[in-house]
Amino acid sequence: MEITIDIEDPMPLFTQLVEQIKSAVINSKIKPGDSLPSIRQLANDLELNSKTVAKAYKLLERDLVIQSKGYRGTFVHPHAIVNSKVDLNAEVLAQLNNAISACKTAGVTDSEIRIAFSSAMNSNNN
Amino acid sequence: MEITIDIEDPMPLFTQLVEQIKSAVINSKIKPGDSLPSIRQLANDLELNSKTVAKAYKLLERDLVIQSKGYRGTFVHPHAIVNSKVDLNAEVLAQLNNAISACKTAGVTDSEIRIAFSSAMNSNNN
DNA sequence: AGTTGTACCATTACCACACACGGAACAACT
DNA sequence: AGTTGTTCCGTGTGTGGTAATGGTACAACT
Repeated sequence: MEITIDIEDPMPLFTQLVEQIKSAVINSKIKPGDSLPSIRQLANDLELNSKTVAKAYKLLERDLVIQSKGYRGTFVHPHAIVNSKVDLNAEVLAQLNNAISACKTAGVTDSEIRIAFSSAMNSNNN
Repeated sequence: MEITIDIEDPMPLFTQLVEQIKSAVINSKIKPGDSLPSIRQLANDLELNSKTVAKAYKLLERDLVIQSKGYRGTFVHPHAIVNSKVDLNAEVLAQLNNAISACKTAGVTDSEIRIAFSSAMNSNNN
């Protein structure tokens, strides 16, 4: 599994990591059950901060692409291949678009939408 | 119609203006059909920039609280009393809340929601 | 001539956030 | 002892938005 991080790339480092691991799964360069390098190791190899790698791993685990088994290391999720193609956000975030469009056509100012958005984000703290 | 602007108040100046004019309408201190001071005049009286007052007037006109008749001045809207109590945003912005809640319960990160939101705002330029 | 609302150009300060980095600690495994 | 993923503290930089300021100009009214 060759991973290349381009610091010049405007895409955030952790995003590059996520995308490359997903495509590695799709291209069968890593298969379900395979073990992944540890956070600290991968951070060392790529000359990244361990926090950056940890963030990528955390997102990948949420998307059920990888599976961290605590002290036993991290592994490729059984359904990783399917989940790597799914875009969790796509469907749900479409609703955001609808809501925004509705606001705009109703005459609500962009600023007002932004203000309402941030207050909604704060009040929605579960 | 006494209007007081508090520079120390964290509330934006134009918002203070909007709120005070709305409450003046509700309290019948100004009635539908009454003429309002011109943007430049009010800006002078309150020692504000005319742009700030213009912004407040624009918002009040959108909410149908006042009515600018071009060169003939600005007047209190016929249905101002009702419209001063209505919150244009309330209903529409509820959708925003729903969309955000949906995202959060789906496991989408706050940052991801914010990013998707801003990109949605930019792409929705009509 | 003077005023009306409106539109365009611009700058300044402030604040919230994303991103990346660093150090340290934890319990539970090998 | 060493490593695992995780979580907490914090720092710095860059971006982008809001709010407010200023100047100038316009057409159409009184």
